Amino acid sequence: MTKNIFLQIYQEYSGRIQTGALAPGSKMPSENELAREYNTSRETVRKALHLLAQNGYIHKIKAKGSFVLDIGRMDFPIGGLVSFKEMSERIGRKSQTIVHENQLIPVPDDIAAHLEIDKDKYWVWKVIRAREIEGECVILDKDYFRSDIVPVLTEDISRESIYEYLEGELHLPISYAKKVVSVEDADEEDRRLMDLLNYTHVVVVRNYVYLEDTTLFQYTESRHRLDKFQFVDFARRSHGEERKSDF
Amino acid sequence: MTKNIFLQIYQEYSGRIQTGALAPGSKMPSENELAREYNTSRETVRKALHLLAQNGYIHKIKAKGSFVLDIGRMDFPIGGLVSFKEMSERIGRKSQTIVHENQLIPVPDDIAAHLEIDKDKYWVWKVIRAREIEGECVILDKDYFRSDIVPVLTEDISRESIYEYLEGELHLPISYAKKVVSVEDADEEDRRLMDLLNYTHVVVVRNYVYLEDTTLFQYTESRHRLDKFQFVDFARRSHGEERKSDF
DNA sequence: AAGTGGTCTAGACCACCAC
DNA sequence: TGGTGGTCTAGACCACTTG
Repeated sequence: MTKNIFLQIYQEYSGRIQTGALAPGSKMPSENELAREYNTSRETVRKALHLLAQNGYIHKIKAKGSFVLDIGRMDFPIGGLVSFKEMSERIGRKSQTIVHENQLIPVPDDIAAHLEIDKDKYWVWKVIRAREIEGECVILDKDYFRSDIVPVLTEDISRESIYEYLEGELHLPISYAKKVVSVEDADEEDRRLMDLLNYTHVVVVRNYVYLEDTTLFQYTESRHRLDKFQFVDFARRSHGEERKSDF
Repeated sequence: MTKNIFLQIYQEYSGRIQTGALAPGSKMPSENELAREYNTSRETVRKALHLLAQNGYIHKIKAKGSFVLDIGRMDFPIGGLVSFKEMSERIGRKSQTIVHENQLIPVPDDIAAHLEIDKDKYWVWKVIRAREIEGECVILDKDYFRSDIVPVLTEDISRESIYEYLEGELHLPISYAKKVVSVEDADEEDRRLMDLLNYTHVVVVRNYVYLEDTTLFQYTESRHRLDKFQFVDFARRSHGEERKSDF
């Protein structure tokens, strides 16, 4: 956080591309031009361009230049999951959150396994929230937080944004997360708390969140109604990597 | 492709981590040590470590060092979709491919839209393949390739690996891809060509593949039986990015 | 030949952590 | 205080495209 010129360049250009101020297909200034413009070195510019490329904003062509992509301006953010809630809010629909449960409990067996902790040594905050969009409950979130790391969690916080609380208030250094997505049978709780219509299955997103010291402190199970789930993935063919998969 | 020291470092360490030769939790050599060891500069080492971090192999902690993560050794590759086919092959099960269709056709309306081309100006190769795993057809792939870019496509190629053909034989510079995943009603074709059991829906992965000059040349619709679909996503909290989403 | 992005170097200073 | 990773610099050479 000393200066972060590259971040500034990244944010300026990602912003212009997202708003459409920089049209898809248009050519970026060359690295040398940007270096002059920002009064910095070329490597610093390249760091910013690399970030833009990774996040699907631009595409770099050797000996030709960098070009703005049209991907991503639509269904952002790319490179991660886009829940229906985010999608909806992005296009201006409002969502509502209903907190069904918000309490400190001993660690259930299955959660102890997910959080990789000894169930006798910890307690966890359990939060169950239903997400209502356009009058329908289509997402059910079950969060579990290690209480030694998150000592207090009120219903008000859960109704607003736990995330902002963790980072803004508790200053937890959230670092990375792993998500596993699958489709599973809907259970009784799903049917009770969501408007499942006739759907017999739900999309389950299991989210494991880690701090900067690699502590796993949160496990979340997000259950989505089938028709209201979508996500976008942007994949670059990494340099010398194999990853032949689905290309 | 001149020297690519950073790639060599990346591949050596990603290999060791994948095989378990480097245990999760263990500490990487410091950047200065690696620079000495590989007789290169620190920035080059950092490039390699950055790649390792991005792909979920290691985690860097300022002023402390880089540490091997246990994520990813299991269900690789992270940072993209992992189809059931890949998963199965990774754990030693064999899959079989049945080519149902392999022909050059005028561009159907919906495909023209997906490929963003004028339907009167092109023809496309249409390939329909069923993927059988452990005796069950659980994946149906429908591929469409612009015939001006892929002039020839035989059934043999489709049965083996179209991907290897495109890169190995045609030397197509495949660059990046966008995937959109959703759950949809199974159609008559799904029921006819897959072993759908009683499932009424399928997971649909729409894949748009681009060349280095940003040409969109392939569209693939991959339809998975609900119970045989899973993927893993590894998300880093990028530097100055927002991305508050599901963290 | 000029311009582009890709790679690499050999330094530098900083903030942070552990000792 | 010494080691770590984070950032930045001012060069360099390369392969490639374009005029």
